[in-house]
Amino acid sequence: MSDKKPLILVDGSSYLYRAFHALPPLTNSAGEPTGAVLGVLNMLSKLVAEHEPERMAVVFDAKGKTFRDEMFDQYKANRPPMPDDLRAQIEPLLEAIEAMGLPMLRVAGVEADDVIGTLASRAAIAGWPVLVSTGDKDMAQLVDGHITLVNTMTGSELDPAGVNEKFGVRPDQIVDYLALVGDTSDNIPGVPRVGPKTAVKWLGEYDSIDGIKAHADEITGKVGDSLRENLDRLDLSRQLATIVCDLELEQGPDDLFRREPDLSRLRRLYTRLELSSLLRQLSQDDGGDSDRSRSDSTDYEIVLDGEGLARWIARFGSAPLVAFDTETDSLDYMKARIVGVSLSVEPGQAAYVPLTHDYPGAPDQLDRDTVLEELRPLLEDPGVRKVGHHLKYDAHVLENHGIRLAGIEHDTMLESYVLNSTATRHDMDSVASRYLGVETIRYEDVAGKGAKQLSFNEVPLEQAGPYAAEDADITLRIHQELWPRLENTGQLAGVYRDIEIPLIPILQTMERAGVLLDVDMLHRQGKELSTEMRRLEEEAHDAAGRPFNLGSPKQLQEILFERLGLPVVRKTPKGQPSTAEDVLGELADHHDLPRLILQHREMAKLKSTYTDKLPSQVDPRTGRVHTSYHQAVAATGRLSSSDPNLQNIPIRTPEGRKIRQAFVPEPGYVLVAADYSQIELRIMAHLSGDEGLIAAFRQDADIHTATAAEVFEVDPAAVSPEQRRSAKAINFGLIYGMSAFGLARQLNVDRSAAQEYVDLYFARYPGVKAYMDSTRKLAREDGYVETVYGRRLYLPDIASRNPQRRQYAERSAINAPMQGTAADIIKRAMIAVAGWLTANGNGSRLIMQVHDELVLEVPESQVESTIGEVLSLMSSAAELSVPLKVDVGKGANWDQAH
DNA sequence: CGTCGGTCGTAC
DNA sequence: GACGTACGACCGACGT
Repeated sequence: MSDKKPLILVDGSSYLYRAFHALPPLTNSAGEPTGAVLGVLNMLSKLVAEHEPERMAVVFDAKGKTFRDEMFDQYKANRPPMPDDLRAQIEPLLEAIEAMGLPMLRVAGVEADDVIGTLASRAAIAGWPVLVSTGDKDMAQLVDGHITLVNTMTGSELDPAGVNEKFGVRPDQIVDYLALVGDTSDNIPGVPRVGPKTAVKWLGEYDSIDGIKAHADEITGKVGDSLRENLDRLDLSRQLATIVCDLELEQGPDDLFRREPDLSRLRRLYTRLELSSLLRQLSQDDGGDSDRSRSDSTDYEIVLDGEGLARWIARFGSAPLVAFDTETDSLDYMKARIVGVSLSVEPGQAAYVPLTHDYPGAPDQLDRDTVLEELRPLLEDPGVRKVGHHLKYDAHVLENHGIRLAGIEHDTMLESYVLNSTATRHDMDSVASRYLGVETIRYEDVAGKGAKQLSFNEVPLEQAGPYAAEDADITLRIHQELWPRLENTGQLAGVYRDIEIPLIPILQTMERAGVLLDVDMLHRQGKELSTEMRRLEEEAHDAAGRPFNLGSPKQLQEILFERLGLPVVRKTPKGQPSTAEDVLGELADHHDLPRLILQHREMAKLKSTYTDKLPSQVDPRTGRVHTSYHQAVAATGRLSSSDPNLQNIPIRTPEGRKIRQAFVPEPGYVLVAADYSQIELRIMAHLSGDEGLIAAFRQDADIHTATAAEVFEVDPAAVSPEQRRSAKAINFGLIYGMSAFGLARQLNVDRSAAQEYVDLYFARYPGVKAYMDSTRKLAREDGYVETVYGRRLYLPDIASRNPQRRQYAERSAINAPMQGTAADIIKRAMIAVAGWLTANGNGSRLIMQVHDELVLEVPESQVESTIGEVLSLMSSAAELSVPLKVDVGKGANWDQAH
């Protein structure tokens, strides 16, 4: 170890590309793209803050051809041209780096990799530690005792042991590894049929390409033939993959001193680009002089008397937009009681009105019910516009106190979600950090965590006040940051304003309505399942020859594959023999045990997840279960449901379907279930414009039969059940971006047969083929795909050099427009149906949504008219080039309604 | 005792 | 590896 600070070398080009594809495209109000600039600058300031290096360089590729292009005319031939929105960001980025005082290098005729390689090895020879910051794994070849790789975006670090762990070879074998495997994005040819596994195996045995060449004759099989055929190419591949470490450079590691930043230049640049979070950081670093904006200082007030409350109520009533937040004593929206409320009408200023804080030494507070009565006229006034973070929850909480929240103008959780649904977290802390660069006070910092966690009313006001007031303040600031971005990004503002915001009160009403459960029926089913499971367990132990835990895949593996010696059909991703359903289905031919396990599993699942769990989730006051619909979780725009999840109640098997019989209407009512028929395939017909598919839907054909008739070239009337089943698997596979392999597995046919089906399908439906190709292409060019209504799904991995991640992104690219458009359509239908119910109240209410299905509880006398109206509203929720078909059923339980 | 990854299974 | 989106149960390893 050296006591010197490391030299930091940053692969600017790799980060620029990554930031461009990984982050939502952001522009200033003049329309200049700025997202990638922001991403790279954030990364650089993090790096500088962490290491405070004395020496550092940010290296970029120069324009024009490099020696590798001379060497191989196909080099990087697969790379699409640089998108204009990326090209436009290079100059501002270089200027910012310059102004930050960071040395920057672009050397003509060579790539950034080679400049970094040269500087790194020269520094390492001199005994300095070097940190190479890059997103590009090819650079793992540079790693040694002095040189470490760090990915500042993900935080991962690689030393020699780390390289070995990640790739399975030593750093000095990485070049040979890359030469063997090849790289499609750089167009390094590699050896066909050789992937990472084979490369690692050979390098383990023969150490290097030279060693492999010497033993090339010993390698058997097709992969051996492929190696021998491509021996010539290996040297070229190796040369292309090798990072040059002996360039003649004007500057050496000694020259790369970091300078003082030019703050006024940075401030001008950030102001023009409207990078407010960086501007804020600048003001903080600068000690808060001249340019410091009001919003950076905070002025939080704890309101304990009538005078203070009156002042804030006056501001509440007159402000154009009020940020509002409640603090409560429970996360369960049906139980939560208000502990305090916070308000903000101007960034940096906020109030917390504590109401029921109760701990030793707590000050006197205003009376909760009195304060709520004073707030009621404002909260219930649709003309008083509110913004909140996850206002559905606050609406529930207020309703627990008899107040019906109106005037929901904005919700910053949904702004964040619509802006970039790929981001996994949309909680306020994450959003504030991502878009404002502000670290908020975390809940666990004031209330503790684990067993010691306090209820919020036990948190002293010294901590609770700033925390709660900050919530309102930050909400307002997030809104001011995100709303302009929504307006400037395609049709996102429309998706947000016309779909997501109107949905808030509808979901709240559905959740609060809940669903009535026949708990006695579930208990009876649970008992029957117990009896049957005990019998199956005994039989299984007999069949196995000894007792074991049927629920443990690990113990099961041991019994099936070691003790009984059954064949391993498939392995799990972690290399263990799989005991999944389809595998056990095959093994059932060899032995009794797999069948017993399968039956036991189905029953265990039904019992633990449904018959036992659901009754415990019934609210004793209403006899109903109240799910939570999550509006900012699924990347495609779908809702999700939890506690309990009502979107995965069984329907496939007769046993499972019994669970649905316990979902019942209250006396005098009927359940009505209306679902879209084949909505995703209809959307595929619309998006692709394929004439054959459109015609089939316009004729209201059975789509799987019609597909089978086309693919197998028979009359629709002559399609066999087997052919229809195959066609159905193809249709579903298309929606999911399938491969021939996946279809083969699904249909239990060999891969070439599956490929034949796919080829035939695309020959019959050429529009679909063209659509799939153009979707992949667009996704790669833009970094995102869109639904019919302009909802976006960003695909940061679409240009990944990691094939697994890239292919995964490609499948999402195919699936998301269809799944997402279906989500948009049913959300629009919900808004239409809820609007009609409000305007023409006949006692019916929406109680469930299951992706393509709406369930209503309808008074017996109103059933026929309500069915007619729901049918009509759902069918007209979108205008596609094919009709939207809706099936409706009714009954005394959810099963019957189908 | 809580957390978390792995595996499996339910829905659309 | 290999077909998209979710939620959640159970097991078992690991850390407090």
